[in-house]
Amino acid sequence: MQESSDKFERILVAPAYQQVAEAIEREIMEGRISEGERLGTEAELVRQFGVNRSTVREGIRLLEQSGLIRRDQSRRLYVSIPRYNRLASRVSRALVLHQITFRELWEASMVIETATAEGAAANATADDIRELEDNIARMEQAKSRETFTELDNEFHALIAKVSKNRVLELAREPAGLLFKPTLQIILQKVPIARSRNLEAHRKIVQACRKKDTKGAALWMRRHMLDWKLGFEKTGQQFDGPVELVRQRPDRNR
Amino acid sequence: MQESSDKFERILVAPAYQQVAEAIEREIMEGRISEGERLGTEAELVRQFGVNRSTVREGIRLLEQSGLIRRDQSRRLYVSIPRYNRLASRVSRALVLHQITFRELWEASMVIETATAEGAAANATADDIRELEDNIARMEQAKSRETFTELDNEFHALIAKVSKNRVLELAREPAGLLFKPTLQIILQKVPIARSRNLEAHRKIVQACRKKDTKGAALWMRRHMLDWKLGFEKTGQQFDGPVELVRQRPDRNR
DNA sequence: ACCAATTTGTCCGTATGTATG
DNA sequence: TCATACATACGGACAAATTGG
Repeated sequence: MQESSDKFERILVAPAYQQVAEAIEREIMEGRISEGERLGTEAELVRQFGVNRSTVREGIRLLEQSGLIRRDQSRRLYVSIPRYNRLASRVSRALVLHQITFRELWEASMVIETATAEGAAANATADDIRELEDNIARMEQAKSRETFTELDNEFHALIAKVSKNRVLELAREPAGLLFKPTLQIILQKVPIARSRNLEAHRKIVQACRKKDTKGAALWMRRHMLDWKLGFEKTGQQFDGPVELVRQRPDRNR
Repeated sequence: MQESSDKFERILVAPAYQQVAEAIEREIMEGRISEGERLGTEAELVRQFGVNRSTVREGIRLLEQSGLIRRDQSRRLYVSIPRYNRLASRVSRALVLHQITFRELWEASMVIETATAEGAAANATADDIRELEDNIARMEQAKSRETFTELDNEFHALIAKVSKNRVLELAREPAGLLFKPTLQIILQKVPIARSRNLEAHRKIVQACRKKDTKGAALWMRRHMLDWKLGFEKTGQQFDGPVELVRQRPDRNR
C-alpha cells in the first residue's frame, strides 16, 4: 500500500524484455543504426545484453509490432522506418474502437483534405500532374466498385503527397481508410455518384495544373459535400458510429 | 525458387506467436472481450492455444505494444482500448524519423488547430470553459518553462477535446508533442512570447464563451503566427528537420 | 500480519525447418 | 548437394511478486 508518509517512490524495475526493446529503440532513434541495416542475430543480441534468448525474443516482438524492426523473407532482422500505412491502420482501428461518428470523420476530413488540395495546387510539378491524370484514367476504366474506391483513396493519397506536406499526408490516411467501405455503398445506391466523383477529381487536377489553390480547395470542398449528400441517401446515420473494417494484418515481410 | 510452371502458390504459414496475437486481437475487435476485462493467465492461454508458454508470451508482447492489452500494477493482463497519447507518440516518432520539417509541421498545425478552435467555439459547454480557464490560471502561475510548455500543450489538447471531434483531436496530438521542445526554446530567447501566448489563449477562450467561431479561429491563427515569428527569432531553420524529442516510454502501470 | 497458492519473469537445453552460400 | 547458420517452437525449471485467505 502507498502510505502518505512514505518518503520514497517505489522503484520501478522494467522487465528485461522491455529494457531490451528500449535499448534497441534508442539505438535506432538516435541514428546509430539506420534504415535497412541489419540488426545482429538473436544469438548476437543474447550475447550483448546478457539475457536469455526468450527474453530477447520478447523484446524484439515489441519492436516488431511498432514497425521499427522488420524481417525480410529470410527472417533476418532489419531496422526499418515505420511505414505510414501501418500507422494509419492502427489509428483507424483506434478510431473505430472509440466509436467515432461519421460526422466527426467527415468534418475532420473536410478540413484536412481541403488543405491538401490547396497545398497540391501550390506545389504540383508536371510529373505530379501526370501521376494524378494517370490515376483518373485508371478510375474511368475501373470495372468493380472495389477497384474504383481503391483508386479513389489513391487519388486522395496522391493529392496529399503532391501537397508535399507529410504531416497532412499522415493525418489524412486513417480517415481515408475509413471512407472506403462507405464509398462503396454510396456508389451502389447512388449511381450518379461515380461520375460526380470523377468530375470533381478532374476539376481538382485542373486547378492543380493552373496552380489555382482556391479552385482546388473549392472543388475539394464540393467533392466532400457530394460525399455527404450521397451518404445521406444511403440511409445510414451521420451521427452513428463508423463500423469496423476488417483488414488482414500484414505478414512478416 | 519460383518456377513459372508452378501450379500452386506457396502456402504461407504465419508464425505461431503471430497467430496467437491475431486470435486475441480478433476477440477484442469483434467485441467478445471488452475494455477492462481480464484476459486469461498465460497458463490459461497456453491451454487454449495449445502452444508453448514462450510462444504465448511473444504473442502477448505484440499486442502489448499496440496498446490493445494493458497490464495493471499486478501485471495481470487486461483488455484496453489504445490510448490516444500512445498512438500520438508513435506518430510523432515516425514524423521525426521521416525528417519532416518545421514548415510541414507548422502548416499542418495551422489548419488543424484552427479547425479545433472553431469547433471548440461551436460546441463548448460551461464546464468546458471552466476547464479552459483553469488551464490558463495554472499557466499564469507556471514557474518553469517546462511546466509552461506542458500546460500550453494541455490547452491545445483541451481545445481539441472541447471541439468534440475525436478525429481532429487525434490528428493534432502528434504535432503538439513536437511543438513542445521548440516552444521552450522560444520562451527562452523571446521573453515576450510568454505573455503573447497567454493573451492568445485568453482570447480564444473568450471567443469560445461567446460561441464566436470566427473569433476563435482568428485568434488561433494569430497564435500560430506568433509561434512562427518566435521560431524565426531563435535562428533555427524553418525548412530544417524537426529533431528528436526523447520521451520516456511508459512503464507498466 | 502471515501463509499457501497462483502467476509472471527469466533461464536452460533441445529439436526442427528453412535460407544461404 | 550439402553444411552451416539462424529463427521458430517446445519442454521444463526456479525465483520473485502478487493474491486471497
